Amino acid sequence: MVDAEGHPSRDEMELAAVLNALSDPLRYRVVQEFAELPDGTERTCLSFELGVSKSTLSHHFRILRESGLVQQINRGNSRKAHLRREDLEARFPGLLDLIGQNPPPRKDPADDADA
Amino acid sequence: MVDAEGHPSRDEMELAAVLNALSDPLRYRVVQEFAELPDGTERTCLSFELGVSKSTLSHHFRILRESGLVQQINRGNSRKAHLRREDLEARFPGLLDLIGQNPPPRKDPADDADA
DNA sequence: CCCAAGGTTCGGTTTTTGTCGAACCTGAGA
DNA sequence: TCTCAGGTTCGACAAAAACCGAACCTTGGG
Repeated sequence: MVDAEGHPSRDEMELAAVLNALSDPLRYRVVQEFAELPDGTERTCLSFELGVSKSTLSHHFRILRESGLVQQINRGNSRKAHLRREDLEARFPGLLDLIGQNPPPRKDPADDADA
Repeated sequence: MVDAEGHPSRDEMELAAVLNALSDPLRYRVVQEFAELPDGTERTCLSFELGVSKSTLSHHFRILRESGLVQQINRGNSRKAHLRREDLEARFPGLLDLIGQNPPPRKDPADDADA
């Protein structure tokens, strides 16, 4: 089963849950940013400049965590998240490459131009 | 650009849009079923037994269409949909394999058992 | 010519999901 | 010990998405 913090084991990961997690633009950005960073990189939730409140951030990281995309580890004072690269690659081969190679589409500049 | 029916060209496909399309259980089922069928298989929307009304079905197929996952072709009386395998494989290599190999998680029987 | 089948569009309702602020917990460090 | 930074939880609210029925369009076939 999942551990106390709600992390699924590798075998329990569901593609549907992962895709659902990735369907939110903010969460996609987090995973995409992670995918471009060196393996094992740890970051705090706050280090992502997502422009939402702490509680919302916590909510999004819960979904990332429970889908299996990231793991969060208590480091005493803080809490560090990292991409579960090895598990994801084993369970859903190729998925992370896809995400790493597809940065989120940013707002079309034309939207500002003639809005 | 997209053609009159709203199909993006291969280059215009956005992974974010595709993942978003796949994040709905019904739409996931459609794509997953297609993925298991022989290449080029054509089906009508209605042929998927999704248990929703026609208008809802139309809504879901629009999202599948506009994300680039399926193409719908007018066949006079009817309208046939098929998976855009070649385009998807070129644009997002490995994605269809992932879906084909991960059937949707069905309702946990325990839900009915002690509900 | 009319009908039926397959789809779409258009409101409007319901459900889900993202969002916030406030209160709270934890541990590092002054 | 007090404080503060990082996170979580809770309840409420707002935005988005799913869903439906009804009216409508198109075309093949009787």
